[in-house]
Amino acid sequence: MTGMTPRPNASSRQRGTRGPAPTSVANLRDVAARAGVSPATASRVFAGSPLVRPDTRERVLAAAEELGYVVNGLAQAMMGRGRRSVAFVASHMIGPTFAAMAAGAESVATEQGNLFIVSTTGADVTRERDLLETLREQRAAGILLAGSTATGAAVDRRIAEYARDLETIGARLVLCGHPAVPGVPNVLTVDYDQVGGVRAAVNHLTAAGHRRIAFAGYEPDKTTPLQRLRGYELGLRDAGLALDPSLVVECPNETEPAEHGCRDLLRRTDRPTAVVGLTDGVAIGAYRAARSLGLAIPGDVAVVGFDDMPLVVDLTPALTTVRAPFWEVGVRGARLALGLEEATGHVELPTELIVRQSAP
Amino acid sequence: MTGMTPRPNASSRQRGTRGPAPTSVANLRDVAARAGVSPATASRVFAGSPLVRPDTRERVLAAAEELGYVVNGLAQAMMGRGRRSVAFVASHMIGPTFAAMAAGAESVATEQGNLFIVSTTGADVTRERDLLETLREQRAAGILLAGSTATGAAVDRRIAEYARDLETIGARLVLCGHPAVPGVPNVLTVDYDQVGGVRAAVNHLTAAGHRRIAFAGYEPDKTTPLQRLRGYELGLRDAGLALDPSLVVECPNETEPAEHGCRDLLRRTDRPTAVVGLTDGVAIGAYRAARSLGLAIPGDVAVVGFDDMPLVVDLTPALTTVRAPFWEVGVRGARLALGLEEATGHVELPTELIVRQSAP
DNA sequence: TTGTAGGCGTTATCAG
DNA sequence: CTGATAACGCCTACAA
Repeated sequence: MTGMTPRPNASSRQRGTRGPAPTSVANLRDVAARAGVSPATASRVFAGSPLVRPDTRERVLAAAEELGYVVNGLAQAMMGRGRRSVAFVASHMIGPTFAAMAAGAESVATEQGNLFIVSTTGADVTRERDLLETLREQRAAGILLAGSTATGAAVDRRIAEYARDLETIGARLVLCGHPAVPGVPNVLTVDYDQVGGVRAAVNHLTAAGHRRIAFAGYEPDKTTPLQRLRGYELGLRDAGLALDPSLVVECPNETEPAEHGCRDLLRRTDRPTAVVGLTDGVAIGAYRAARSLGLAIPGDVAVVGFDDMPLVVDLTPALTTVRAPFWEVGVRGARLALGLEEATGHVELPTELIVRQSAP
Repeated sequence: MTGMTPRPNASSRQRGTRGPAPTSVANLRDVAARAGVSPATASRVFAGSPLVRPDTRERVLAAAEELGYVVNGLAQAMMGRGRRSVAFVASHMIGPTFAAMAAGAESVATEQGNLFIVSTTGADVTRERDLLETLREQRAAGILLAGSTATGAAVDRRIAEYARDLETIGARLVLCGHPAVPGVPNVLTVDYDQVGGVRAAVNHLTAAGHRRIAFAGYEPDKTTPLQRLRGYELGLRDAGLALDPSLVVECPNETEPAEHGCRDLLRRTDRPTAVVGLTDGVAIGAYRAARSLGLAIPGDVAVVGFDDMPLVVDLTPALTTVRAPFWEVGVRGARLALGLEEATGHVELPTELIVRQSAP
């Protein structure tokens, strides 16, 4: 027995018994029927095919209008004709840094007709993994992973795994604001020159005569603190100075812990004459610490930040900091993810020291 | 002639001739074939159905593993089983305000298993319309429109049209940070108490003895400036003061234009003793203007902002401002959009005056 | 220029 | 517990 059942014709088929969620009233068949043409012809109209007689086209469009027809992008996506998604994944969605990267990526992704998906992991590896799996199920066109990660072979393996899995759906993984991951193929990275930025800041300080320069905001085994510490170290070396571990303040990248750390640092009799903060937020912790100890900036202690957040120019004194092209990082990341530009391994955009009063 | 053609069996069908983008190697039929079961059974395994014998389940999972099978979420979406999308639409993606709203919305949307789509319109009505059309094609579950809009019947009509169109796909439109749109059904609004926030600020100033209070950052025909101006007016009235139009500075919501506007204002011989800014950014324009004129804050002129952006507490003097629950606005907006809570017309969350040194 | 027929990958139904 | 079958809404090779 072949089991063939007569197929109900379009107009009499009942909706909602089995199929997809009743999200729309009319489908292409309904429109075609109303216009007195075949679904194929109606499809051609919406695809903008030139192979349709103008008056036929008119009739189809009129029918669509009357029925309130909206093409089902989900069905198109399944056929490979619909929009694909570009995803931006970060641990949190706070701070001007991430916002600027996301904005840059969004502008490219949307301009290319993609959907732009934003999601956060809360720095939870399980959520990260689930999220990437979901994006794989969605057949995402590209995925941007933004921000610092932990360092180490385990993380590299995880990233390699992501990239390998994404490859099966033809998607590319791009790490933004992250150094190159050596030995892991198919992972693209776009970073800004974190090492050079901090190095330039330290050079600026040593040129002004500073010899005891502290670095605040270090955290072991995280890519961003490690890179910036490296810049600090190179900057010192450029001036023939040795790195004094007691001048490296370890604290999370937040203002309050940084304030505590810097207070201990600045209370010492052999206190540094300058503090380089991991970020502007850390630099502001240094501001607060200095203020609470009655120390003048930059007279008693100079302070430098990183990121050039919007308001730091209005602090008293205005903050000397390193400006990074976050928006452009997002743009390049998205372009790489979408294959709009040739992948050349690692992209690194320049940073710029913005000298203001806190370290003139 | 009925035109029946023998259907090629699963394993011999050739890929890539017609179908969807070759985004995956294996599909459900491949997995089923490898496991020696029917596609239906394999589907049940991935759907987590209990109606599968454990050893059958094992075989299917093993086959999937071997083939690198990833369920096609696009096909699931078409069947109404896949993830839906929640969209967050704003004119721009900058500023802690929007970031916080988006973060709140994202947390709810993602937690509920939705995809979170972010998109910007650049304040362009055509882009906005196209975007909403695209989201309709994608059968979005809900759409959040964030931020101020122009006022007027034309805008209300446009919003009503969006809401009506979205209704056909069963999606809800929620306006965030926007006052209620009277007379337009099916549009939900979530706002924070902008009027009350500014009013409280003005009350605080009048209680401190201020009689000449300016409002900077007004723009006609935009919901946010209008609401905040209304709070200003009510605050004055509470103290029996009349609104002096010459004390309302009209300028865009940015620091530099605000600086210019405030400079003109503060140069006058009958200058105000206090300035209420539309936003913290405008308040900072007032700071710069005062500084450039050698006026002390709060001695010569008190300043109040709105938003409580991250760094304003570190300004000198620390900025008195109105704190609004942007994150919660995003959360409530997403919950409403997803129907997780009963829609009660308009939701308004409380704001809070944060008194600091700029207006003690 | 238009229609026919079949397929995309998944799921629901219903019979076994 | 499993399988055959028919959708879902759309697209396209091919025939007319």
